[in-house]
Amino acid sequence: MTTNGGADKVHTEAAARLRHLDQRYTPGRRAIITLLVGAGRPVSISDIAEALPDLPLSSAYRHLSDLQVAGLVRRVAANDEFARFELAEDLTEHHHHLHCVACGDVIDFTPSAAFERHVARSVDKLAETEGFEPHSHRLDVLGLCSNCQ
Amino acid sequence: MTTNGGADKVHTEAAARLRHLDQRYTPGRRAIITLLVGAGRPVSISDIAEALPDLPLSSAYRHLSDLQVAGLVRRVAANDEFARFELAEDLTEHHHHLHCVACGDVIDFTPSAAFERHVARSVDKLAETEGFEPHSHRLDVLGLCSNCQ
DNA sequence: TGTAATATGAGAATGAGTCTCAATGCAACC
DNA sequence: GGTTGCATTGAGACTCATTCTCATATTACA
Repeated sequence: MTTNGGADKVHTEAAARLRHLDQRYTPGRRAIITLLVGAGRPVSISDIAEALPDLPLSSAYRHLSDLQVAGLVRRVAANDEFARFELAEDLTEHHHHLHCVACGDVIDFTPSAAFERHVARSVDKLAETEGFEPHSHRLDVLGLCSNCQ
Repeated sequence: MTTNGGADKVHTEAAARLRHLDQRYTPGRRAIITLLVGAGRPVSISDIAEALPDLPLSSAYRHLSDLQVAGLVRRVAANDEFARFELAEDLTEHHHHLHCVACGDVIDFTPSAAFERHVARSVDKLAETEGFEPHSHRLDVLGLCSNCQ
């Protein structure tokens, strides 16, 4: 029974994708994946440092880079200067981000299927008129989170 | 007669907004605004350095910061590590960005009014269910530009 | 257990971006 | 046209998130 919201499947997938690159799913890498699964929002390096104080920064950066190469993690560009990271979209559900312009926090939100269909159709049409080959899209909403209002 | 695509109006507005902050519309600042008006896409610092080789980097950064404070320029977060800058949206038309995942270039595109209305309405609704107060939104399409396909 | 590979930690190095400060430019007023 | 008070500028030092290096540790597997 899945009592952990699908985390087992993510770990299995992580191990498989790393193995495919002759890499190992080590405790440090697992700790980061576990953190990302539990966060439900993009996490910054300082979030990671706080949650995993025994993980050296150089290791955290390297793990994130390795996990990104393996297609497990995605780098999220926020409006502040700090990189944030989340699980790759094929390990979660399609979602977008609310960015608080005051505190910099990033919150996930999942739009309705109808809305997504509409957006996807429009994106395809628009991009093609520009000679652009769209792979994916992201919608960021900027504003104030409930804490900062 | 406007033979320069509204650049005069932008310069007038720039001078006015800076004067409002007791600042001057100096040649260095004007050169950056002129570049942004002509680019039609977000420009990086290296774009600026290349186009304005006599402008010191420290001045370019300071000008961009000042122009941002004056509400004339907006910082654009791309997927690479480099900041890019474009004219504030009230000096241009509402638009979104195509990001080439191969070369990193960012291209402006303007969606249809109907599409924008739909997006704006959905964003308001979605954000409110999260207790989030939306101010603006941005839609980025990731893929391959015509050069990189 | 030996061996060859990958993984890790600590700290040095890198580099985009910011800050400092002395010198310069500009505008208004005498 | 001199002077006074600001804003502006350039050069380089500085910061700090991120990357790199390298010596050591761990793992997989014969």
